[in-house]
This record gives sequence, C-alpha cells and structure tokens, in this order.
Amino acid sequence: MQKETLCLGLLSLGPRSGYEIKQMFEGPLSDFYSLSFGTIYPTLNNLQSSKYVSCKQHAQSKKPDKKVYTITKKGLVLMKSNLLSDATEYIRSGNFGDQIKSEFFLLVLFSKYLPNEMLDTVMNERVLYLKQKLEQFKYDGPIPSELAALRKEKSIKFIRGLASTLFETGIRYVEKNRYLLKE
Amino acid sequence: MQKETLCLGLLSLGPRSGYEIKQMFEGPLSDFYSLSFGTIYPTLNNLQSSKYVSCKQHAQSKKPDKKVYTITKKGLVLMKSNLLSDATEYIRSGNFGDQIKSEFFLLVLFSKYLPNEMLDTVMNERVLYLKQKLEQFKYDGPIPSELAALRKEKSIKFIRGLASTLFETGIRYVEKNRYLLKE
DNA sequence: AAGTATATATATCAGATTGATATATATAAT
DNA sequence: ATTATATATATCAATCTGATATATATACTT
Repeated sequence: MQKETLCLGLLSLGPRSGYEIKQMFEGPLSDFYSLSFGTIYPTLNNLQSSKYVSCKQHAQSKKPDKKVYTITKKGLVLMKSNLLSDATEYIRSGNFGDQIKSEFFLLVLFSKYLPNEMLDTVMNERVLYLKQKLEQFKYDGPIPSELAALRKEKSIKFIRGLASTLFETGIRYVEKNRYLLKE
Repeated sequence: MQKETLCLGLLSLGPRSGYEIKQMFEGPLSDFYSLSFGTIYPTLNNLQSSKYVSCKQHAQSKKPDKKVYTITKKGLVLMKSNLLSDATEYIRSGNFGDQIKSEFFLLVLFSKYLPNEMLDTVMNERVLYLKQKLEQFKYDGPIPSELAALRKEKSIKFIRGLASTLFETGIRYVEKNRYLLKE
C-alpha cells in the first residue's frame, strides 16, 4: 500500500500529528505494519501541499509546534480511489502473504549453535512479550476517548479477535514444544 | 541479524548458490524472513574474499556459471560467534516482536471504504493462500534429498509445527468471522 | 512453427526506507 | 544533581529493495 494511502487512511480515523501516527505504528499497529519518521513527515508535507490534508499548528511553549493534520474532502476521495487500486494490485500480484522479518525465528532456526541458557532466555522473553501483547489485545477497560471510537469499528474488532487467537495459539505452542529444541 | 550471519547460517545447512539461497527465502523461509538478490550476491562475494566461504564454479553451457558456496571452518567460527552476539542484542534491545508489513491487514483495517465484492475477493484469496501454505507445512511426503536432511533438524520440526497451528488458527478465524466486516 | 511465459543464474543500481542524529524542553526516576 | 524518558519535528547517510540487464532452455499457447 502506498504510504500516502496509509497516512490518509489513518487520518480518516481522526485528526492526528505525525508524532501520533508514529505512536500508532509503535502501539496498536506494531504487529501489522510500520513506517518511520523519515517516511511519515515528508509524506504529510506532500499531502498538505497538494491539499489532501489541512494542518492546524498548536503552539506549545518551547516544544516544536504540534502540527495536527485533518483529512480534506479531496483527501477522502483520493484515499478511497487509492484503496481500490491498492486492493486490485494486491489481487493482481498474486502475493497474498505478509512481508515478515523475524529475528526470533532465525534464532530458533539456528538454535543448535546457541548455548542452552541463551536459548532459554530468548524463549522466556518471547513468551513474556506474547503474553503482554495478548493482554493488550484482549483488554476491554477504559481507554482515551479518541481510541474508544476506534474500538467500535468493525474492522478493529475483527483484527483484535484475530490477533488474540493467534497470540494465544503461539504462546500455547511455544510453551508446550520448546523442549523439542533441546532433545 | 546481520546478513553475513544469516547467509553463513543457511550455508551451514549445506552448500548452495546465491540463487538457491534466494529460493529458500521465497519458499520455506518466506513467512519468516527474506533478503533480495541485491543483498545476497554482494554478501556472498564479501564472505568469499574474507575466506568465510569457498566457491566452486560449475560451468553450465551458456547459462552463467553456477557458483556453489561452501562454509569454511573460519566461517563456522564466525557464524557461531555472530549468532551469540545477535542473540545478546535481541535480548538487550527489548524488542521481541517481528517486523511485519501486512498489506492484508491494512486492507481489512480500511475495509469499510472497499466495495463488498472487492473485500470478498481479498478474503477468498487470503484464505486460499493460507490453506496452500498450511498444506506445504504439513506435507510429509517425498522431497529432494537435500531438503530431506533439513526436515530432521529439531528446529525445523519446531518451526513447521508452530507455523501449521498458526495457519490453522488464522484460517478458522477468518472463515468464522469474516461476516463481521460486513455487518 | 512461431511466439509467449517461465525458470535458471549472476550482477548492478536508482529509488525508497530505515535508524540514527540534531534540536529543544519537561518531567519522572535514581 | 544526574540520568532517562517523553514530547515533537526534521534531516540524512547507510542500507535494502525491486527492477532491469544479460543469456539460454524449456514448457506452454495459438
């Protein structure tokens, strides 16, 4: 998906700054996609100069002004059109998998060359990480009001449910089968 | 993980050409990690000039010579040492998740802006893809002899088992809950 | 029989992306 | 008092990808 479409899509969920978009990639979206500051900021500037988003500068004493971007009507039109062509391209490409770089899987793949204590640490930390993530996905308590609106989106419900089962399955498998790697 | 460590690790499973390493990334490793030709070929050349791998050129009438690389003793030493520092860095970084870019999840996230038929196609193709992958992971029949050796590795058994359950879980969830996205 | 597509095989490189760094301050923790 | 973390934007060297070039064989299509 083009970075413009993605930024517009995220802004369609509510006005946000570049910093806050990055926070989404590091938080709730971290298991699905990510963009760096070096991509986000220039993209927002381009979208603004083409009037796909508007920008309100919030002065903050001594911190850089917070630039809050809002998607425009023109931007919404572009987003929907791009989304359709991105989906068409997804189908056309025949490439339905995800792009993944997993340090964990590589360490497991070469685990026979790792000292046992190191392998234990890697496994323990991974399981701990998965459990924390699972809690985040399942958590249903109070959250900031901007995010509360998101939670009602059908797509978010679907994704949270999918992520939860996948994490649960992963945790269960690793806990049951990690002994296999050591004999 | 450094690209050198990764290439050495794959060559520790048996001698291979750059093209064949790429095939591993496109085949069995595709759901865990990938490197492009533009990274693989220069890395192999560097490893060779530092004597971490040796190279036998197999002349082939009119195709470019196939360069088959074999890891050296020096290379095995470097690989084990690097693997340990890579694992240490994995622990130190506190970043235990995977780097993921999933076009599918983005399309689901913004599915309310997609026409229903397009969403159906995306879902159908994704499920089909997952089912094919699952079959590949579960398949236990005859395979080329180089790969047969791999199959006996403990780490490969662990990974195939994990991948299989995760794909099964994913398929089941999508099939049961895809209606949620449409009301 | 001719043409098209795909597979083998290495190499290179423009363009895109990341990860780190710069800048500036507030607040929390040690 | 010092260190670390968080807010906030911006930039850029270093790296990586995706595409292209080169050359041929084989399989499929019309």
